[in-house]
Amino acid sequence: MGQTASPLGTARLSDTLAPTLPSGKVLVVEDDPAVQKALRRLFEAEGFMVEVQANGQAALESFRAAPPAVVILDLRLPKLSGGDVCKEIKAHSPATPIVVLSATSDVSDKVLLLELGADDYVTKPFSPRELLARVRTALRHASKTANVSRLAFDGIVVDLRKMEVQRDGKVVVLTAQEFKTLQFLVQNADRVISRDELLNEVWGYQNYPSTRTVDNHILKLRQKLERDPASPVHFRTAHGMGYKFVP
Amino acid sequence: MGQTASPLGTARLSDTLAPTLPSGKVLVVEDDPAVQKALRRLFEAEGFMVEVQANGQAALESFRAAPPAVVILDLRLPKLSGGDVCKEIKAHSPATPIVVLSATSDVSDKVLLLELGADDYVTKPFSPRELLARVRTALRHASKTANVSRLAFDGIVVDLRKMEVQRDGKVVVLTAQEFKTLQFLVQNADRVISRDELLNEVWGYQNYPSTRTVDNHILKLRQKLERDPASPVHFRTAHGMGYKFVP
DNA sequence: GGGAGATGTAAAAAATTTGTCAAAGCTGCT
DNA sequence: AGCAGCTTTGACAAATTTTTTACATCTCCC
Repeated sequence: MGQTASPLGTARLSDTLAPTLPSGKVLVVEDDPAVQKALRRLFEAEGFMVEVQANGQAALESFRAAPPAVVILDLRLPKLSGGDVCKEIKAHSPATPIVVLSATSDVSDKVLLLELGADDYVTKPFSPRELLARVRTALRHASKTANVSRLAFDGIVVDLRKMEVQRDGKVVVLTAQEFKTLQFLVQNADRVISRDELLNEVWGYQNYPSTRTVDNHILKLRQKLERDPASPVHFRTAHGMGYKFVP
Repeated sequence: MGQTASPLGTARLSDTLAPTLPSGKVLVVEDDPAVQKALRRLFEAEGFMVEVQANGQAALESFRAAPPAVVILDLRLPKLSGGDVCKEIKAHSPATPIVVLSATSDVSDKVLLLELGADDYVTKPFSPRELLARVRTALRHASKTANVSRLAFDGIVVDLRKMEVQRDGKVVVLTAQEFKTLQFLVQNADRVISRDELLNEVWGYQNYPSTRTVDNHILKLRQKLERDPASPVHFRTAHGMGYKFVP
């Protein structure tokens, strides 16, 4: 195919997305009934359990009674502002991810939110899929920090926190894109991943390259990490399907 | 070869299987002839079958007559608004992904898209590559929902996630097409499946080979998976009708 | 049992997919 | 502006798969 009109707007570095995650309960804090309904449908269709609260106070009570896996929080709330709810939840349970729905894309707003402890935010016109993606990312991130941030196989150690890779005790320098690719592959070990999926999850919509880009990154990973790059053991190609990482 | 040029009436959802998409039909609902043409070219170049409708009413009729794998929907439409079309389709067939095309002003309200039930949206002007990416993601997602990822029978294990097959604990290497064929057969166990149906479901609309192609793939499956390929137990021939997989 | 049509089979041919490299494009920095 | 490192592209060869072809066999039915 041909022309690549350059994506519009400023690209946002969307992090890698989750594979299939165990879906838990989602607490939606939102006062507009229409949005309530829509969000409920959206998340229920994804297999989440959904609880909706219309104001900050009720949200906090619900949170204490039955802590959810993730919170979707509208900022404009009656009774108790979204910011206060956010702070309160983070004070009690810093590990629970919170994704904020905000009305404006104001930068100072963003800073404020992150100060409040929100993990991510989605601004006004957002696609349902984008919200889902962020929730999944938040969940994955939460479970990751709770679990292993360090993976080892063969003679290779991948430290997700330090973003560092070692082979046989020696540090291997990976570029940003290489590391992201590696991370996604490692986190989806044993599963065949198509180029499209890699492009979506690692590169994201904003920059969606084509042709041999993925292959080239696999090539680099092989050269840097395989003992014999010519006959890769870990970064396997599934001809006609994609690639598969096997530890 | 009865060349049933794949009548569009196949409402089946099951043709979405692999991580790579064997294509399907795209319904484009768009009134601007220039955009129509561009979209048609874009998707056809990617191997999709494209149907274009210029207004909401025609779109709905077309949808009922021959449900597509995915809908690309402009919000501004004559006769019936894009929003109504979206709602109607989602009410009728919630599993079909819908990607909305809109001017930014149309989606200024975050409620709108959620309420409509659209899966994703792209604002005009958009990059062809981005639209494709979103459509692909939507399709992949639609196919992934509610799917058993592991099937077993006799001494054979089919792992859809790993895209790997084992017989008696030993990994059997299948090619992409072989795997897709196997998957379809296994998922329709005990039913006689005609060559035409296999061609439609496994090979897809676009590439429609002929003659002995299906037979050859069955042959390969027998050789790789049957204990005695000469007298197949699982991949049975239904003379004059097609094949049948028996667990 | 004989024959027409359908299926089994293997090897050749065609098509597609992937590996790899080098050059072009970008980005951030001094 | 110029530089250095990373990323993306495009070209081409190599690897692999898919389709076709050509016959051998088999089935069903008279």
